[in-house]
Amino acid sequence: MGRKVRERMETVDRRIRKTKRILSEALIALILEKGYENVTVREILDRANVGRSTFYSHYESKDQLLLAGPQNLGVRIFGDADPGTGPDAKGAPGRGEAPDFLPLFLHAADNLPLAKAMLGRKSGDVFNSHLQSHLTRAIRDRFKSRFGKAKQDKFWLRYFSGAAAGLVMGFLISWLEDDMPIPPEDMARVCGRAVAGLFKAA
Amino acid sequence: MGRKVRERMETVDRRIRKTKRILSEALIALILEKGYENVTVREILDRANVGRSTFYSHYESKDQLLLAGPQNLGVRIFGDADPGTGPDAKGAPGRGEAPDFLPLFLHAADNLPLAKAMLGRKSGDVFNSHLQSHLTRAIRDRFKSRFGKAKQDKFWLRYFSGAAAGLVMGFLISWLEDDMPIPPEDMARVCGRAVAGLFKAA
DNA sequence: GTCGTTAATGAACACTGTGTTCACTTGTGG
DNA sequence: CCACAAGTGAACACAGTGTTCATTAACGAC
Repeated sequence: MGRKVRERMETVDRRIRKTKRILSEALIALILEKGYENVTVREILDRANVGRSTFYSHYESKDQLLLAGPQNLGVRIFGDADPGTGPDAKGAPGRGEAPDFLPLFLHAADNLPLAKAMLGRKSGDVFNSHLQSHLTRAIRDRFKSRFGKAKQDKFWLRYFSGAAAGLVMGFLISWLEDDMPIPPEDMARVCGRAVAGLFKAA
Repeated sequence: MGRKVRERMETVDRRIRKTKRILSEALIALILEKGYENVTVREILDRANVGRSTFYSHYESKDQLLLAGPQNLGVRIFGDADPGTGPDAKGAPGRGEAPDFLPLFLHAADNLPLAKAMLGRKSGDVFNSHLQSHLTRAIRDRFKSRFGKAKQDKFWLRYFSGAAAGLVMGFLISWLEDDMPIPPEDMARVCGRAVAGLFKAA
């Protein structure tokens, strides 16, 4: 039972890390060139100079490569840029207030090509829907204390959360597509105020 | 030049109308069953009992069938349910105000299965992006008189329009997915106020 | 450095879906 | 009634997917 668990959390074979990195880079580049839907596995392999069987030994599909990239893709935006995942527990900070969107916009700003590949007009809707439902959940948790328990209240809470998430996505995506001419701080502030205003009107 | 243009707007071969109608119905049913992305042309043909060559003599692809259905699909929501397509011309009614979203919600309510197939979680993003950019344009035209001509102003106008469109989509889709427990009139009113409030805070 | 292990290679394969063609049959409108 | 337009279904070429396997190369532990 006291067996060595091999603290190999970081000691992954160099070859694997290299392969995964190259595959991610190839995918990002190809998405920006021709749009996610039009990118084939074949093209990724050619661009990355990686064998077909190698690809399938690491990922099950194109979607997985996009979503499960070790640090390159989804994780960076989902990870610490996560706006208020915590539930609206009693006394939790920020309860009933809009989440802080600054980490999200900062992360996007730090990874423009990546962010555009995942969220922009050339991207597929794979990551889009992930982020959207993630935002919806986060926002709903923040504001649920403002709504009652009647059926109607539950509906409205859900609709306002969905609308707020769509609002944030709209801000984020159009800003990305313009290559971020406005500082992320301004975007986050405006975005937070807009969400707060939306719920105030509820 | 004064040639007869054959007022055959309605006199289309019965066979054609029947074929197109059956194909649309089959597609809608299949989308609701297994999601747009997972529906193949083959399945549509089997369900509709239509020959492969017949399909391709009418449509170029699955997407076209979804978007260009004569009256069955896109047109119904894009047509008269169109919220304020008109530009924000001087003196035009509704200038600087939020569009009236009632027709949109009413149309959706009148065609729940269709609307869910085109916009719901099972739908692809084909029609979604169409509607989103359509809404963005319509809203931008309504509010552009409130913004100045500096570069910054143009950016903000675009971002707020994108955010407002996302907001409307969020309301609409979550309401659709709940099978519309709230009357469309209420949704439209709340939606309009939310958009107006968003731009007021700008 | 040696050596057992692990990853990468690339070609072959079966499979599914797409879009086209064509000779043929059936339904329609005039 | 009949000329013509529409539908049929099978065959085809093609492109993409995901798997398998024998072979080669790189790794890292000692």
